[in-house]
Amino acid sequence: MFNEVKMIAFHVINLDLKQIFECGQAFRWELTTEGKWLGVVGNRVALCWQEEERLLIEPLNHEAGQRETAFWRHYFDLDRDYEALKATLYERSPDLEDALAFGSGIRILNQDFFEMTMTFILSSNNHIPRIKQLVERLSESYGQPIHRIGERVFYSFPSPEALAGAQLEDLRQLGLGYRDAYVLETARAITADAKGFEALKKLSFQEAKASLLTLSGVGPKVADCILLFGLGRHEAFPIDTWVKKTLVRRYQLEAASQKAIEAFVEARFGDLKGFAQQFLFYFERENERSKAK
DNA sequence: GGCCAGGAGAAAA
DNA sequence: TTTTCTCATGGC
Repeated sequence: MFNEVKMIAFHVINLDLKQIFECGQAFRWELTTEGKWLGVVGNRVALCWQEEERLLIEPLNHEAGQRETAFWRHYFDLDRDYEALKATLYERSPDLEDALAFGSGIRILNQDFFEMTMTFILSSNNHIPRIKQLVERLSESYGQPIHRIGERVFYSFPSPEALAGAQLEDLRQLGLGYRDAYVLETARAITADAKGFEALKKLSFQEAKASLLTLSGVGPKVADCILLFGLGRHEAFPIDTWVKKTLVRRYQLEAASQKAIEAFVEARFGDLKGFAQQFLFYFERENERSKAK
């Protein structure tokens, strides 16, 4: 009898796993030697890859079924029409043509609020490869073992309670730098007001952002990342060094204040500015990297 | 070895 | 209210 491997398959266009996982929104996916992506999402471990216009997902520690299908459909944002979205962005800002073409398979994943909060606290003043490293260390130390391949054990991202119960001196051993205190304080704040943060999704954008800004280690940029990647708020526009660079170059905003830049972005991209930001970030960073080589 | 990173917080202006 | 300084760590 065949060893039956159950997989989940979607027909997709406007989706490129490499772009999705390398555009700075997800930190727990890696490319295997077989050209498939292996990653941890919540308490799931899965392999995924593309064959022509099909997205294939092989859950490694869950049964493939309706529930799994629904989960991954939501995770990859498959119900959104990215063709129309890109067309609208192009109408609003034709200069985006290069970035839209370069990152044509980008999608904004629907990820976990707490994981995004912690991950982007760690992201501040750090390189992406190092952020990945720190997320793995946090998971190995405070997450749950959820799967094993040979000698390798996969860990879920820590729960708020698990991190809130950590000791600062133990956390410090992980080499998070000065952000370790932010991680601990914020994990404790979220644990202490779990219902309040659960209700964040129901607040207006500005109210939710204001609430996030009360957290230790969360400033305007990190708050926008949490809103965009962890709360599905696509009107968020995180401005980091790369995005700032490309905005200045494209729109001659050298002398513009932060407020003026925000107003410009709002007027130009409107409710789709979160997506615009992601295309811009990926384009700018990848092209700078290729120049450096 | 200096520079920089998906910046934030605190002090200073 | 807006600018400047400092912060821990490691890849390049």
